[in-house]
Amino acid sequence: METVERLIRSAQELLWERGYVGTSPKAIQRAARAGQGSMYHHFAGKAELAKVAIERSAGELRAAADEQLGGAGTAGERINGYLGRERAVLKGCQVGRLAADPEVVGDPVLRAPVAETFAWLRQRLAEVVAEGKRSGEFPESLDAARTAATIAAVLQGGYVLARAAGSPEPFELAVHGLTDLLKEASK
Amino acid sequence: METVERLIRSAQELLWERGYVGTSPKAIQRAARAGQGSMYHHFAGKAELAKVAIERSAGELRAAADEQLGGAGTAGERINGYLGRERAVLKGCQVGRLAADPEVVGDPVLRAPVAETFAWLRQRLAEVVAEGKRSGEFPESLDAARTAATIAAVLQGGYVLARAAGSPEPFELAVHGLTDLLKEASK
DNA sequence: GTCTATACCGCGATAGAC
DNA sequence: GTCTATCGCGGTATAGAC
Repeated sequence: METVERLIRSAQELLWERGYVGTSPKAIQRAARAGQGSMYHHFAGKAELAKVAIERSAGELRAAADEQLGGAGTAGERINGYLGRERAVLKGCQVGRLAADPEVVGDPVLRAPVAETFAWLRQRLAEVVAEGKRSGEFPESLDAARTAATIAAVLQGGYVLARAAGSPEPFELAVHGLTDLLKEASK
Repeated sequence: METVERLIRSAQELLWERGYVGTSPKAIQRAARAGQGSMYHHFAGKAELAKVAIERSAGELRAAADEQLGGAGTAGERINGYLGRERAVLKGCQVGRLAADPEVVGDPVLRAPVAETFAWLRQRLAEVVAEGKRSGEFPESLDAARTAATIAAVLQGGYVLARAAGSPEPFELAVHGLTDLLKEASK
């Protein structure tokens, strides 16, 4: 793999684990087995490399979500498939994690891909919920935008609870609690 | 206010904003208007001060939650009261934020108060849900532990979505989506 | 209790050789 | 493209005076 690629992937990994404030250029270089000069040749600095890495992670999240949400099955099945798909729960969400970082949230350039990712995800989920309403799976009384936000929040909050507990259990509980509620509301 | 107290409160504030990896002893001292030697006289180091500050924040979260959850009203009213109470949404949760920090999650001493806080909160919420089941407000089919985890996750995830968006809106949507689902499930 | 001095290391970047 | 040298600053303490 080329140096640039190794730098981006190492940055993604470190941003995921430690966030922007917790990740130093030196640590990225070490992980990528690249020298100081090499990194600064390809990128203007920490912020630019981080921007590219965040955009890459954002793209991965979208692709993964689309795989479940755009697949086959009824609206309910696709949402449950998305909720239930295999996840590295204790690592958390590689994009959501960045929302905790003051220097990401405080910098329009770094925050943009994070904001767009979740705006897209909520919109995508809302479409599926709306579809479920049209098909009669979900009751008319459910608001698509609200329900979509709730689904996204349960996942992001599930990660938080799991990392706090040091166990995936609260994540699983939260997701099952949501699927139960969706099922109950559809009766 | 005494120096020790100023140090603890400044540490709480900085941990909330920037997390453990993003907070330096020097920054705490500056915020507390305390000298270097003063801080190290009262605390063994950054980790010990952080521990005290985290425990303080954990206590505040519990007290605030108990105010709503232990108040008057039916189970549903108390849960809605807890969900709807005024929050500094864009600041996020002062305890949940720490679950993103690798050095908090990786250190048993620092993680303990975070883990205990959410274990307590989920338990407390589960009690209220169970009460609602007994009173007939909630259907027997709702699992108390799952529903409690879902409620806690919606709040924590709502903060994540709001900070990502730079707006409290997704938080409000997620919370309303949850109250809608709870209402729908109770029909 | 609080202050200043000192230490050593890593951060984030630039410069220039190869 | 990659390397090494260098820079100024801040992180996280410790030591000892007051």
